[in-house]
Amino acid sequence: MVKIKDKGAEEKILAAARKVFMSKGMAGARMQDIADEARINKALLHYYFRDKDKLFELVFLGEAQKFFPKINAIFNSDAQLFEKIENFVTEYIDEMQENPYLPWFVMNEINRDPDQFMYKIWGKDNLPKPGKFLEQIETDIKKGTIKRVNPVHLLLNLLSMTIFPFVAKPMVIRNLRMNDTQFKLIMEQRKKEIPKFIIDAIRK
Amino acid sequence: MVKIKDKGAEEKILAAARKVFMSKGMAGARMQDIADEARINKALLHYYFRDKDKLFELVFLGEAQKFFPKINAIFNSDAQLFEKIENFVTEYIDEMQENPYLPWFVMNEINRDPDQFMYKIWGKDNLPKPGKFLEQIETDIKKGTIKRVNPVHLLLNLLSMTIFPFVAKPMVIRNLRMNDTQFKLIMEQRKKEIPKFIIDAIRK
DNA sequence: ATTTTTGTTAACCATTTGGTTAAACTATAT
DNA sequence: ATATAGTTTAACCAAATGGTTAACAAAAAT
Repeated sequence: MVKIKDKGAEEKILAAARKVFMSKGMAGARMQDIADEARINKALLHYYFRDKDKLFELVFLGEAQKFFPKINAIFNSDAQLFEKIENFVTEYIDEMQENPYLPWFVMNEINRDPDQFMYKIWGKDNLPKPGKFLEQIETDIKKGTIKRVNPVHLLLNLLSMTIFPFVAKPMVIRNLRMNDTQFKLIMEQRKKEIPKFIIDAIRK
Repeated sequence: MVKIKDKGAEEKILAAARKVFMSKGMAGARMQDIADEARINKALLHYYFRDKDKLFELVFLGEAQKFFPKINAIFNSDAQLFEKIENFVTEYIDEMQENPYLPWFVMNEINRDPDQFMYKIWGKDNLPKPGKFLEQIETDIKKGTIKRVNPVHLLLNLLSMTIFPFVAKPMVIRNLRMNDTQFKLIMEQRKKEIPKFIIDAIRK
């Protein structure tokens, strides 16, 4: 009988690790959990990935490094302010629908060791530069397109309204008596609701 | 020589536990860390609080149970919509300035075990009832005071803009190149900025 | 003053957990 | 067929960690 090598063990492990790390965090995740989830022996983890730290870093950076630059690109694009806001919200929510634990995961790790984290996510070249977006807001104020608002607060509001519901998902679902489908729907709506809300708030 | 019983050991332990749990989460916190922080022997932890779970629960529920009902009270008060929004933002930000790790802590634990958590925070009597606030929004829409907005999104926006910056504090500080004092100042400003932003967005 | 209760500690124990090893199995090249 | 390199596992190990114990000290009760 030919053994079905259903998927490279390496990939199976990475997928399992991703799942376990995401839902329990680095400290809470057990190597055995990951092995079980991947249905392989614990020793294989160490065969493919030297130790827990290495495995974690791989999973984590893999997730974050492919996502953050995308966001960065949007903020630094040449689009108009309103369009940029819409792009950000849409892109972010789409990504989160597929990877709903990422924001919590990021918050978790950023909290564990902020410096380490930031350094690893954004290599020197990929540092987040909110500067352009903030300046753009100021420019629009001068042009008279939008009200006099503090750019920092506007940015915080945008990020908050987009990201927070995912971070707080279990709480939101519970307190607003939703199920997963309804949550997904609500977030889908927010792609239009958030930009509308912001524009209503700042347009002259 | 009289030994200075500088503070009841019990309190010292609770304060230490609070600090350690808050910054490392339940899984990451070590009993020894807590003992060190409180400058007592590890065995004393077990003398006063049977085990880690009990200690954690006490700290955690202590923090959360005294805070959440306050928020609930605001949402269910008889104040006008705009005033209620302002009250919530102010109260929440004030509380967080003193206890900045609480929101992350709550998110963390809510994620670990949503059902258990929710059950413990809000005893049967203290369940959060967003209902009244949501109805109030609908009433105001009918009265014509505010635009037609989806009450759920409005509530989410309010919560997001208020809570998120604290959850993401390390990230915000880092990316906007702030220090703690500046962060505090920004949050102080938000007490007025958020209500203003919301009102601008929804007032007819 | 003496006994009892309460508070505190160092040393210890059991379990969990990350990590290793040596042997076995599989596939491929020779 | 046999050797070889890569893959997988069971069994094991050492360190970390939550928790216990027994002895001791301080305070309170008698």
